[in-house]
Amino acid sequence: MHDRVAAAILDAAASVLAREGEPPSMGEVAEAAGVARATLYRYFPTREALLRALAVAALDAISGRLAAADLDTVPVVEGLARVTRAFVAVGTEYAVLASQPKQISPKDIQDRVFEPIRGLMQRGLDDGTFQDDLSVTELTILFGGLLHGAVRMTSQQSVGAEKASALVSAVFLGGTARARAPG
Amino acid sequence: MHDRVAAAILDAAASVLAREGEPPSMGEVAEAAGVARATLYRYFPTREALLRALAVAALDAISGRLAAADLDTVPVVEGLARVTRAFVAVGTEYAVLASQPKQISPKDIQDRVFEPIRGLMQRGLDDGTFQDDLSVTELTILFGGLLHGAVRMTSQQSVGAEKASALVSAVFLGGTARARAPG
DNA sequence: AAGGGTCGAGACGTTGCTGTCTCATCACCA
DNA sequence: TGGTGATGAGACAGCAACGTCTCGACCCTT
Repeated sequence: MHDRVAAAILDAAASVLAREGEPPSMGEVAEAAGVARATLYRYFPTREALLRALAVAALDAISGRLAAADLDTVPVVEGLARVTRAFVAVGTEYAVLASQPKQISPKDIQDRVFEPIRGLMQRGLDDGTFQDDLSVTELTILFGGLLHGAVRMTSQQSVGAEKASALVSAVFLGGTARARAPG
Repeated sequence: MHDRVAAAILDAAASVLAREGEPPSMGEVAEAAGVARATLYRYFPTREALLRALAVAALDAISGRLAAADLDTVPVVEGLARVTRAFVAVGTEYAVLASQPKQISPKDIQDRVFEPIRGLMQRGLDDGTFQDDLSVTELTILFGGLLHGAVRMTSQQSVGAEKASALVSAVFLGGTARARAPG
């Protein structure tokens, strides 16, 4: 019960935030959730608490998918594809995290999102998947930009998740791989 | 005189916005600009007017550089490099535009920023620079993601503008070009 | 020295949102 | 039927920011 309503409120808040681009007011969230403002405060005693819960949920969603992807057990190329699909799948929630990074510890984001990806990049450099004149940080930032594009493509354009994922993986590998992958 | 102070105020507002991530209050802007709040209102009668002027300045900066790049007169590959350098050069102002797109007509952004880039992509598709299984929109979004990464690399990481520009161009071309460019 | 113009400092009313509170209503259960 | 608990609606004070206004200080010109 309680959890259901709380989840609905968070969903509504996320959609409003994704639509407006700016952190919504409690009144907006309440209206979007089809709930009285007083009820909203019964679940989240503070606006900051709500935004924090929102960010935590988004981080959990992404890091959960990344953890489930078992990035360490698959080849680097497959790992990149899984990461891309993970980000495309979370979609809106990723937007929440990207636009409200302040509500959560940067270290948590670092540890649970960036670090797994950086590990993948490091492994790719070690095993020669990537050109050796690129650094882990550069690879990660470039890949992050492509991921952002993939999310935008799927959430606001009419491009399917599968195609967007494949596109990003292909472009990133095509641009950074040491040798051309067999067609 | 007037213009100088107005420009200083806009610069201060831009830096505060870039640092905080959220639209700054008039008090913050005034303090950052080293100016009394009343003076701020003498130059920009409204907070919205200030934010709009900020967005317009950012759009002018970017579109001016794009126009000066003469994208239509150079090969597609050179055009991409110029676009990348333009975005990296404007840096902070790009961040302003990216985080405050609401203050300006979407059509203006479309016409003055996206359209030139889309033109470049279209030309690249026509002349066989890019793989023909990609659309202009997909190319533009992917390139946009990489541009975003380049700006972040230069403004927040310790990567030089030249290197970031070269990196983005190389990766984008490496991932989307029909035939491998000569090393 | 006198005047005009700009500025800094700060008081002021207004507005919109936050967070708290009360009360009536409704559903569920004994 | 009566009790319990959650909800909706709305009033309320507090607060932060907006935008307006006044006043004194400063600079520049004549």
